[in-house]
Amino acid sequence: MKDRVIFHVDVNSAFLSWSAVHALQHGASVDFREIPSVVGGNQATRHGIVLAKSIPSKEYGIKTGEPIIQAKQKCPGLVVVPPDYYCYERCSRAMNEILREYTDKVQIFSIDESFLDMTDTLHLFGNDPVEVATKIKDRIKNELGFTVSIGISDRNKLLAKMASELKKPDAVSTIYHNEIQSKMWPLPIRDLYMVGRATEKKLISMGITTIGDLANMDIEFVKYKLKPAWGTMLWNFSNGIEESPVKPEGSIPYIKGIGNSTTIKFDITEKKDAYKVLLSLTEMVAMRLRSVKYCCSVVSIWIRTNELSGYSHQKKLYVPTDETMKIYKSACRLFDEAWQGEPIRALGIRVSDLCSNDFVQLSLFENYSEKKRKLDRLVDGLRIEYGSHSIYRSCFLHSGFPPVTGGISEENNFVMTSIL
DNA sequence: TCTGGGGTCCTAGGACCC
DNA sequence: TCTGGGGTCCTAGGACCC
Repeated sequence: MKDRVIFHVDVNSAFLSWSAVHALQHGASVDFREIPSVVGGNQATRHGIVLAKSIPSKEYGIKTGEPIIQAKQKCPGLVVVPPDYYCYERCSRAMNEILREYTDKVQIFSIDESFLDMTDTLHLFGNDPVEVATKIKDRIKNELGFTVSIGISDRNKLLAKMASELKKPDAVSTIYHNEIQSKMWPLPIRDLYMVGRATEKKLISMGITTIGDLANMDIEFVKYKLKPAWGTMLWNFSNGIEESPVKPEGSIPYIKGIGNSTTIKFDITEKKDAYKVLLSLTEMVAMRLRSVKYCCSVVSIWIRTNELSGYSHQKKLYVPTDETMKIYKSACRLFDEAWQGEPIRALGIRVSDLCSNDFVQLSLFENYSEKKRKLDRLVDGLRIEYGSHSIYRSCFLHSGFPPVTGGISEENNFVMTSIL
């Protein structure tokens, strides 16, 4: 197999580091990274979970994803910083600009992770991959103020990603193909990419506790136990086998679907309130859909009850659309069909089965479509220019609901896939 | 451990067609 | 007319990741 040079760059405690840097730049006297602190949502609006934590807060046993209240019980002096997604996007963009100076093959994998294919360009910056990665790491630290861990492999993205986990913060590690057995096999099975809680449980019941155990298992047995597709993938991963190329960002983002969801401040029991939240979410979803120049053919809604169980309902449209009101109407119908009447804690909308909006299929009875689409675009323009609250639908006035709802602002760079 | 938000992929069952 | 088989589409739900 031909040797390659793949880097995986991972920002250490990304949200927390970025918030800390931002605060320092604006005159803060403490560095959140050096005290027990977390980035977390607002408890009053029931968004209160830990999104990222500092290293000192780890010593209190605080975990990502746990409720803020619980974290405060573990550490009463805990500092809770609200998330600032605009700031995170700026930091992410700045980092990727630096990375692109080293190769044009940069794959933005998530807001805080990127892959670099350095195979053809490494020699321009040095001979030793570790030395070049160290330069990149130090440059990001000096110029942007936050630290990263870089993983290197001579084979593929999977090994580079596993390598970046080996040591942090502010570190460079390798897993070359001849280091798989010594560095990767002793790790607990849960550390393998794509092994979550459910799969871990299954594997342990099969007597597999380390990555090496899985690697040395009969693949047919693993396929039988975990289903063919999943079993093959994990067995390959445990043996360091993975072949996807580093995919640089094209002009049109590769997206399968777009969704937004929100936990509401109070439990919703009335349909008209649910409709308002659905409209507010649709505004965001449809705007994002138009911004990437797609139409959707499937609309789905998702309901989480106050008992925390969830269910979803979806339907294919006869004609693809990017119109806010069409998506909204469809979402309301789906809601009516699905809702069992329980108090609702959270609602979500998702559009999928995307196609280009280059030409819209004109359906016979819809003369006003073009007008409505122009109006949608006009509103998009105003919101991008003056903020999402600059233009309201009248039904939101004094309603207690925001006119637009959705987590991360602007178009984001989430491109998660199990095949890397 | 009682819970945010944004994604992707896979699978199974039912409907429907030939 | 009470019974085969295969293929595709649609939908719900599970599992996983950051």
